[in-house]
Amino acid sequence: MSEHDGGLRARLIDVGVDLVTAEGVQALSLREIARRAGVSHGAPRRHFPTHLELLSAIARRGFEDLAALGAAALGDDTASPRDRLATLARVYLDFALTHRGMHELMFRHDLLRSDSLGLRETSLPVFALLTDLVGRVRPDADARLLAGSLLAQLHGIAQLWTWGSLQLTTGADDVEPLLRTALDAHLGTER
Amino acid sequence: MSEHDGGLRARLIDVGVDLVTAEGVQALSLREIARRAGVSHGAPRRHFPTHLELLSAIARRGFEDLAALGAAALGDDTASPRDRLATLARVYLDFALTHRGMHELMFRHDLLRSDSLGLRETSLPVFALLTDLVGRVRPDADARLLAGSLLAQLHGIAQLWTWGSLQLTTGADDVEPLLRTALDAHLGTER
DNA sequence: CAGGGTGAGTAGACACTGTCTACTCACCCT
DNA sequence: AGGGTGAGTAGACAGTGTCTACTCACCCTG
Repeated sequence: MSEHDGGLRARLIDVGVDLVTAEGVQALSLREIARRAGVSHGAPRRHFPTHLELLSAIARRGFEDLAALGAAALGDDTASPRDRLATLARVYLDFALTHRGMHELMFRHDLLRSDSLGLRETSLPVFALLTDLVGRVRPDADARLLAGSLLAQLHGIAQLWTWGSLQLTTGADDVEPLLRTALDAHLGTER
Repeated sequence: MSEHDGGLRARLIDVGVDLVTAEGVQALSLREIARRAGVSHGAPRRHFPTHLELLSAIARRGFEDLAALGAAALGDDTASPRDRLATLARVYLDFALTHRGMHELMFRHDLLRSDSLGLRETSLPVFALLTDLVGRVRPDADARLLAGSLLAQLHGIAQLWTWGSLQLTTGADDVEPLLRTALDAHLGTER
């Protein structure tokens, strides 16, 4: 009846993205998503055999959006590798703090099937770019290790900042100084 | 009847600690804990008004254990600040990777009441020590910011390593190189 | 054009969860 | 001696994810 909008499968994902953005991860029950999509609680099963699969599809949308934001922010940027890394880092942190529910979902491995996330198509290229840029800023270091460390750094800041721990311990009320410190540590302080 | 062992309250926490260690966070249902403690599903309510409160008490045990491990590893250590920081970092990572369920619980803020965790008594002193040591290794930097960055770094590594992302991207099969890279980034490479 | 098959959605059941409430009952204190 | 209190029990309730039997529109083939 109302399938002209592209099918139930896509509609369920859309509803899920809106829901997690507006109300957080705990609102993403299978039955609530079905309710908001206007179908019975058994309907999603036709398209997603299990709850995990549906949540994974929703999270996948998050990874895609994040990768798109990163690509857009760089654009045809001709800035220095160091500045481009700072841009990427800010995009990630901004995404995590703006879309808290989605970011939480994206790393709730107990709710996701990692092989349904399409990381190979979205996140891996971004990480390759990260590694390349890091290698150009610090030709002396092991680029893969340093890039991995930087990624973990950003993720940790996003997590602990959202959780509120870092505001207490650092006394700051803005992530920016922390981000600067982290970038300086990994990439050197010369600008 | 069998309260000679110290009361139901303590027994529930013990059962919870064992359970999360053995089977992970998702096994920590209120009713399962009550079952394993040999009481009815309503009994815990006498001691913990809500599920969150019980989980928080279990997580608190984790924070206490972690702080104790850190203190024990340092002991009356007279090593350099840099080496003591490395020790603390290894203790944290080792704890996170060994007690995965407990570590996950400790940072699942949706399952915890942060004011029931006793962080002020356990974690804050550790962070103060961290800040002090960082300040001695890098007297030029803002110690609080750099310590916060380092903490987030460690947390991010623990999280992403457990999740498996970093093995893929860095190609390593051991955390040690990553930890070394992170420590060098924050504290300088000279030993 | 008739009729069988298939795929999508419905509706109800099941076991499980956390919370709430009424109840028992041993124990203690005046 | 007897009332009150605190701890634990047992059942109800709404909510969850999964499974299964069912309807029913649609298409494809004969």
